Amino acid sequence: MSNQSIDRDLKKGSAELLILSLLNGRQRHGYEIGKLIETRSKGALVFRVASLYPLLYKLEDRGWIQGRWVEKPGQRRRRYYRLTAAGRKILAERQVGWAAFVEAIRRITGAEYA
Amino acid sequence: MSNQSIDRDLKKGSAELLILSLLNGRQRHGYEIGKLIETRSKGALVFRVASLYPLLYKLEDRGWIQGRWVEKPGQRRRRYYRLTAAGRKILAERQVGWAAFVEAIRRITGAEYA
DNA sequence: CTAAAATATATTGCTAACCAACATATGTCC
DNA sequence: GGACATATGTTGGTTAGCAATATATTTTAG
Repeated sequence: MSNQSIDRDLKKGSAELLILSLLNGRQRHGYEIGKLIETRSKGALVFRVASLYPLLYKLEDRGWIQGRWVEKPGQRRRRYYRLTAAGRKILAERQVGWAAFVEAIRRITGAEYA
Repeated sequence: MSNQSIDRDLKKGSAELLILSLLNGRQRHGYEIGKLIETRSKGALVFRVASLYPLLYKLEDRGWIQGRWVEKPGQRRRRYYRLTAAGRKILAERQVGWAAFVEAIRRITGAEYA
């Protein structure tokens, strides 16, 4: 109950923004993305594998990101993703959308607390 | 496609915060809550009846809000809701949670765009 | 040297939840 | 009298997260 489910719901719409943002300008693999989200949010946001990997597949299916396998000796195989041109366009949309959403919440709630 | 679904996902976790905030300090009925969200967000956020009313029932079931029917002559019957003590506690939690969430997103994305 | 933990990716099945569409009824404005 | 706003309600289809489970390699601690 309580905090688990709140974060869970809040995370939904922002997941794409997070992943696309982290891939902006540099390639990263899935596990790295998950860890980055966890560490940068200081543990407030955690993406489980059963959410993260399927989401990456979905974004790749849509043509927003492009993955490729990289195998180096003395290292587990990794799938590195990069933003596509279409992905960059969507990222820009998501950034605008997120800012507008936060502002809308602020207007409705009054946000004396923030 | 696009904007419809983003807002839809983003809205999920914040719906409770919005409703509890609007009931903070004053009673309101369902239709009024829906209209307030729409107008204060300048149309950016719209709660359809099939989302809004069931959500109100859920919040009432949990004991966070308390509804009562009000019938006045020359007026449609309305169900007015007020925050309960438990609801005020949850609202405070949601406010903290929302602020933490926004901050986490900012840290992860860098938010050069904001 | 070995056991545990971290790294890295993957799938299934349960559950929760939004919302389009449909439904009912009254008040107001022209 | 007709159109529109007000006001509340339900059903059924679809989407999606995630706990649990799985496999395999590399690193670290004792």
